[in-house]
Amino acid sequence: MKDQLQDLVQQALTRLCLEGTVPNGTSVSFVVERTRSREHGDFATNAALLLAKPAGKKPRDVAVALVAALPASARIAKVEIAGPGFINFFLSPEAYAEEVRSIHAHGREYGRNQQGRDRKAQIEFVSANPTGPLHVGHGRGAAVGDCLARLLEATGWRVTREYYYNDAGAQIANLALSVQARCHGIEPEQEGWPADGYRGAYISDVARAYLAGETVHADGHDVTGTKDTDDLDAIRRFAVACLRREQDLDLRAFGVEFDVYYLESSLYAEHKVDETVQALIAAGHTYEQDGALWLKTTDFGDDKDRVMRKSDGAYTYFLPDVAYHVTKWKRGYGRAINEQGADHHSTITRVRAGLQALDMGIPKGWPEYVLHQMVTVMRGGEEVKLSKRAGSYVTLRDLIDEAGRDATRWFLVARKADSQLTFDIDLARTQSNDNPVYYVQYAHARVCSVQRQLGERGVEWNRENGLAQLTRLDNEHEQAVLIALSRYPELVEIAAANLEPHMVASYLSELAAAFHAWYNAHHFIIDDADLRDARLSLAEATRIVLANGLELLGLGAPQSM
RNA sequence: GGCCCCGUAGCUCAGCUGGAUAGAGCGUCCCCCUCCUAAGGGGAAGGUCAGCAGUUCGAAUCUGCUCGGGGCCGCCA
Repeated sequence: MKDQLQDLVQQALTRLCLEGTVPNGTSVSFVVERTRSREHGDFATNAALLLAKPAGKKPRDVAVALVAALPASARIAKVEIAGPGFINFFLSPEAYAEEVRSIHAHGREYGRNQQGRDRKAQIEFVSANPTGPLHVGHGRGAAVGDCLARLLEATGWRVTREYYYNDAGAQIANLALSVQARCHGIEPEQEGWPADGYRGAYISDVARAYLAGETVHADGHDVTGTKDTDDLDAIRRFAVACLRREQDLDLRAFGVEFDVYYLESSLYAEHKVDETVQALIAAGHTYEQDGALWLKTTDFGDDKDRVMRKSDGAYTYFLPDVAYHVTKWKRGYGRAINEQGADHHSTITRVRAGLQALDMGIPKGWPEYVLHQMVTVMRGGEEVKLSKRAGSYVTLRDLIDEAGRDATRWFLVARKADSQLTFDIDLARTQSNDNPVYYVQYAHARVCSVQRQLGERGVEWNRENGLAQLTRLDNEHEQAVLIALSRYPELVEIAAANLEPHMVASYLSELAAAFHAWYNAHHFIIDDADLRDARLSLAEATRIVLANGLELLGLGAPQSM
């Protein structure tokens, strides 16, 4: 709807240029946007306000000329000039009827677009090291990342979901030592417990399984435990497999699946890190000092240079990060998005600087980042800090078990990632209108319920007739639903462009509210067959859009509740 | 010392990248099914958009400074 109006205004502007009302070649970045209030019509443009200066005329005079030059359209019922020089468009009932027919025609495809033109995009998210269960923060990353992927898919991108994990570094060595200590019956605080050992109860579970000779399947491999508590390497492999499997189970329960698991160890195995170092040296952005090799990241906006290779010969963490991103680029992802916790913020400049220093044609803003702020969990008005299993943090599994998958996903994705998030377990558990998830899903179930009633009452719904009678839907509640429905394609476009899945959640709440109000004020199954068909067709359109939106968030659209 | 995010109704938060009279839910108060699910709906009260200055036709939105909350800044990952 919006695009068509944009075209009409552009045509009018072109005509004014030819007439000489505005100087030839004038181009302004005017917008056509939704109005806030119905008094101002459906859409408004600020074109006249922006043209006033180049034309040397008053905004309202330009507006008059612009309106006069507007091509005729059956979709526009009325055009008004208002305020300082806004041009307000009132759409015809036929324009909305056309949109509803489009919803029925496209079904599950309605709202999707092809802006990505089937190009490759990669989203890396979660990427938790296999040293413990996933916690709430990872859950937020999983929900946001997965919804971002769904949004990009809906806008025509070919998306790969990738999970990167460190399977060889110091943290993993620490994990192995912790499990070994547990195998020996040593507990935290006791003599012999490793300095920075992992203290969670899950370490004991791993130790027990290892000693019992259990076989664990993870990442396509089987790993079996033994009684040998001296073989630290075997313990490490077993522990990583155990925790990887646990994370996979949690993610599956959360409805999140990955296409690629990328192991940090493979970067070393395939000499990717060495190659990157050599390439950086060759590009001339490095120097040696104090026995270490430095990268001049200050050439690319960092506040100080960074060490790449320590004086003891080992690499610092950011080098494999750069090498890893080189593989992303070489794998053909013209678009790469990293969804991470805000505590990783400082790596952005460095990774990008490293990639720029390679001088291999990678754009400056590549990769893109979506960072989410911290999550605090509340229960009974108090902050929850402990998980029995993991120790010092609340796990994703705890939340799924307590609040359910859909509510957990909703609450973790419904807030802007930039904002700190308070997860209220009590609210998420509530099965009432207080809980926005149920509110939205209930709207979907209500439409299904009406459709079931038709059969029970022996009433027939003639969909085609309904779609032909849509202009009979003229009460305020139906108008509100029509407007909300027609906004959906714009919503998908904006949410994807801004990488802000929370907008989908806000939208669904609004659409559900419009529907509930309508449902409450009017009956659908009435004697007037034409009006009944029209209402049932609008209800079905609402159901389709609700289902499509819920799908974008990875949530179920229940037939009944 | 440097950097990032946040500050909007009592509470939790939207506000579509600068538009017209700032929105929703919860909470408080009042009201609505003999009827497709009351897991719902209607109404009232509630605001110095943290503060100050600037940019312009126009600022919650952009810029600078100040104040508050959170996070990051290592030859740790």
